[in-house]
Amino acid sequence: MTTAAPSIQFYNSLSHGLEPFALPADRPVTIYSCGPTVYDYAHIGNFRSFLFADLIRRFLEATGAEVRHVMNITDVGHMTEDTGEDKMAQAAKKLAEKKKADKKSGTVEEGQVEDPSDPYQIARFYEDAFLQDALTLGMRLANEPENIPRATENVEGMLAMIHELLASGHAYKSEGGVIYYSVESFPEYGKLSGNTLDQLVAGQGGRVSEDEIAGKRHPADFLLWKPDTSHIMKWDSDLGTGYPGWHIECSVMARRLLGDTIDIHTGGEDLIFPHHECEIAQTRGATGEDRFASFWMHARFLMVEGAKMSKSKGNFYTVRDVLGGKVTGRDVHPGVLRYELTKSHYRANMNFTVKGLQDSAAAVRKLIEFKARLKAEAGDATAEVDNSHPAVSGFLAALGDDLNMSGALGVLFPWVGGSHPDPAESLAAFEIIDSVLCTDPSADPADGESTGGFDPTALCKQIDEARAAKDWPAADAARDELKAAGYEVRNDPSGTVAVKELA
RNA sequence: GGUGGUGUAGCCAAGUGGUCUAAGGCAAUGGAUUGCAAAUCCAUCAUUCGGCGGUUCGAAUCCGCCCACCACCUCCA
Repeated sequence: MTTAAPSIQFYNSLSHGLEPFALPADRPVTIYSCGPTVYDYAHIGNFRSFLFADLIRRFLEATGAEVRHVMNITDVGHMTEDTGEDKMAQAAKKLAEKKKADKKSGTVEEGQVEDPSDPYQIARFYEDAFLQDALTLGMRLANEPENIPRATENVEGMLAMIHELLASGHAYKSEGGVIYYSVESFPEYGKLSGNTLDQLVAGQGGRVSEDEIAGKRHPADFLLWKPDTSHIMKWDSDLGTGYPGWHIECSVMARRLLGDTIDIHTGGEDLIFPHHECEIAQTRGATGEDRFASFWMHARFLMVEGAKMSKSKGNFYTVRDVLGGKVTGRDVHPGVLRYELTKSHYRANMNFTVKGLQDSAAAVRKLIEFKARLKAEAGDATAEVDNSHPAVSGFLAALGDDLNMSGALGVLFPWVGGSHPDPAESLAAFEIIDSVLCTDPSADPADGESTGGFDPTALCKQIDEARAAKDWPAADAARDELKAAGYEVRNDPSGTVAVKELA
């Protein structure tokens, strides 16, 4: 399938440098991505990180590799800091209030939670919402439920691993039966984050309470199991009825579905410490292997209009917000949001702006129309193209250099703008490139956009008639109406055509 | 205080010792086209790479210092 696999190198957070990535010869590439917590809708920052993982996968698949990609759903509610209230419990309260309000106004939403006091229903509600968003934005994983494990369905496995860690001396039982991982039992603790144990002195960040370190042998020791019957989600076990620590789920699910060692582990930069540091300690403590993931890859955070995204600043956007026009004032094509979130380098902070979104819309439209044009010109002709095609090999070679998307787009656009004497061949080449970019994730040949009673073709006809009669004011009025509704008005040789703006 | 990362035109950004008086995209400007626009096509658009020193025949690229921004050290993609 591939004749010219590009050489690949990725930045490895573990070694703090670029390293060559070799495709395994006789098995799929294994990727584990830390997935969403499901007590709220996922926001665009979450999706920058998830789409970054999807990009790695699509790129590797374009080079001919087979990929097994797993992403967990964290449906266990963890404690919030101040109130000690569980996040799932908070979500329950919120949904209950919303339900009450909706009932009052009679606007009961579809797919709503029947019993907001049931944490499992809440988790499933937001999980479904997440998967819908993931599907809309073209995440390949979204179609593979077998690769999307839930934490709550893996508690048995967590208990099993905790027992392994207790047996091997990496874990110990403290006051009240609380099980901690002993970081001092794992000499390489701190290698990923650069935080060595003596630097992690208690309270260095001023944010760890005295209570929290009581009962620990070392302040950096972390929770594996807590017997606690007051928690909203709890499980019976020989370690006492309670709940697991939040790091253990990923160690267990990655091992169960991908094996003792994996090729790539991804997540947001905030997960480097402590989450991934702890995952390494747990997994290696249990497996005895010399590594957990060969490559650790982390996406930098997204900013919105130059500021950290936060609800209080009013610049906090979910995927639904953006696609529904909360940012731009009109519907945004999913390919545009995907492009915007993946066009800049994953290892640099990206600044999400209205202007950036509009730029992306122009770029995406250019690519979608390019494809449509080639399709029309090629007609029934088809061509076989492999990765040695100059545009494809240039594009993939750039991505092979630590996912250099800007470099890849720097290859793509001049080629798109050039001449295409063999449209069938160019189309085949573009389809390979677009299998990575995914400019039209929800490509629907039916093109069934709802126009909400608005009829663009009728207005186009009006324009044509007015122009034929040289009634310029009437033509301009119809054109203005189309533009106000979010359409771009073009003069095609065959007549006036209205094209919906993508953002 | 500790740790990790980033700083190139109006915006997004490639480039890690000479081919860089620095790719590509968007925006902008001029022209062709148009009833006027839009779309399209052509052209223009950083002697300069956060600042200051240093190494070198030669630096955006290497070294030192400084400045700014982001993240983590609590849950967070």
